[in-house]
This record gives sequence, C-alpha cells and structure tokens, in this order.
Amino acid sequence: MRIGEVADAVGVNPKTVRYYEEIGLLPQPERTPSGYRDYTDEDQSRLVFVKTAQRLGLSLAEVGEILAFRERGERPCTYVLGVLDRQVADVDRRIAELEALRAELAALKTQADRLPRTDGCYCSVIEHAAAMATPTHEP
Amino acid sequence: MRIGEVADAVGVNPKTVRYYEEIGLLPQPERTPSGYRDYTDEDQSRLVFVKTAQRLGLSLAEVGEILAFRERGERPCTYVLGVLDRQVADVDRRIAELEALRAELAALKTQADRLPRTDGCYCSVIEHAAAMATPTHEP
DNA sequence: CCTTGACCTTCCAGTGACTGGAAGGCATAC
DNA sequence: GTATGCCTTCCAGTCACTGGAAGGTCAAGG
Repeated sequence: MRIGEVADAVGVNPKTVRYYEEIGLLPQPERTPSGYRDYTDEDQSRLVFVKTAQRLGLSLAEVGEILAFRERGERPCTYVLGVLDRQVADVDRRIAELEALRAELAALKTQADRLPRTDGCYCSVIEHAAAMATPTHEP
Repeated sequence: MRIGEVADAVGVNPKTVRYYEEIGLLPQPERTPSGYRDYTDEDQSRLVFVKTAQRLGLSLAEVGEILAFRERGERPCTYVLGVLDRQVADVDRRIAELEALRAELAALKTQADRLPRTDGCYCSVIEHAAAMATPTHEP
C-alpha cells in the first residue's frame, strides 16, 4: 500500500502520514525497490488509532505515550481513562466558554443597530463588548 | 507606563505586547532615555481592543484589518458585523462538535468497565471508539 | 520510443499566537 | 556595593501540520 492509498483510506493528507513517521508515531515502513513507502494493514490500523485518539481530544504527545505503553508491553487503559477524565472536564469548560461567547456575540448583534454612531473609536461594536466585560467599578 | 505595567493592567504577558508591536497591531511606543518602552493610555486602550476582539473569536489578522479601516478613516462596523456573523455560525458548529465529543467521551467512560480485557490492541478504550466511528458496513 | 500525468521522494520553510531562555543593561532598596 | 527585579534584544521552540521546489517512478496512450 502506497502512502496515498493509506492516507485516502484513513482520510488524511500524505504529508501528515510522513509527519507522523517523522515524530515517531508511525514506524518506518518498508520501501519498494524504487523507494516508495509500502504500508501494511497494521500500519493503517495504527494510523486510525492515532486519528481516533486525536479526535477524542488527545494531543499527539499523549498518543505517543499510549503507544509507548504498548511498546513496553503495558496496558495503557488506566492512563487513557485518566486522560479521558481530564478531557471531559476540559470539554465541559470549553463548551461553557463557547456558550458564553455565543450569547455575547448574539447580544452584540442585536444591540449593534442601537449603538450610537460614535466617532473616534476603533469600532463601537467591539468597544461595547469591551465595556461589558470590564465592569465600570474596578478596585 | 512601562511594558510590565500595561501588560499587568490588561492581563497579558509583556512578551505578548512586544509581539503585537512586532506584527504591527500596536504602534512603536516612545522610549525612555534608557530605552524602555513607554506606553500611553491610548496604547493600553488599543491593547484592550485587540484582546477583546480576540476574545470574540477574531484572529489577529482580522483585528489588524479592523485597525486598518480605522487608519484609513473608514468605519469598520459593517465589516465587523460580517465577521461576527461568521463567528456565530462557527461557534455554533464548534459547540455542536464539542457536545458530540462530550457524549462520546462519557459513553466511553461508562462502557470502559464492561470492555473485555483484550490483548494485542493498543488500547481497547480507544479502539472501541474507532469502531463506533467506523461503521462495519462500508461501501 | 516518447510524452503526459499522477504519483512518489527529500528538504526547507511557513503558519498562529505566542513563550522560553540567554546575555546584558538599568533602577531602586538596603 | 550588591541584590533584586525590572527592562532590552535576539534566537529558538511550541503544535500539527501544510506548501512548495526539485527531482524520481510508473502506467497509459499515441
């Protein structure tokens, strides 16, 4: 299997596959006589594994640690569950942030018409948002 | 006002302030005789503006475009409202993605105990997630 | 046999938004 | 005088790729 095939099968750019090899997430594959990378089904599984873990929010460094467990013959699941716990908390935090941001954007849009057409400011829409976020009575 | 003061006041790293100057988002400030950057209140307002716009989801490039409107003496608000429209749509999309991810993470966690302790795989938790995402009957 | 086009190779460099560190200058307190 | 905590510049690194250049390989078509 050449690099384009395995990349297409998994839905990534061939450059990404080479990059994963470079940083050690994928092993160096066999080469054809002409120097083309030749991937096995196992390589493809490993690539799917990396992309799945990444989709779950793990960094490539974390994926690398999981693969290292495997290389040491250890079971990574406890580690993975710990990472996933942190991921859930993190995702919750990011959802809350985005929802606050969404409310703010929506409020800005509805208020934009009513804002005075002030001169001498960069953009009244954004400066209105800054004023909302910075209470007038600071310590 | 020295760089540390303005950075503290706005809640950013002094390095960030220098970086904004480098990429042209902040003007080059006056210098004290000893070479220290000396910021005005207007510089601080501009920094707050940048951070506010960024918090609303604009890239620094977009912030730069808004500031360029100002420099050309034009009103950026129509542009900004267009950007904010895209932002709302984008935030909605990201919230939906994160919620799907959160559901997946939660499902994985509750199912983790029930997963068989399979040998020969990198991590059954993640491979279970991959199996969920890849339907068994592909075209 | 030659060409075309799609693939592959390596290497270098850039993205965005910073952040860290080194090496040195300045200002104030003790 | 010296200790500290700022400040300066410059270089390099982060993360996860992605783009491009310059060249090699392979199968199909004329």
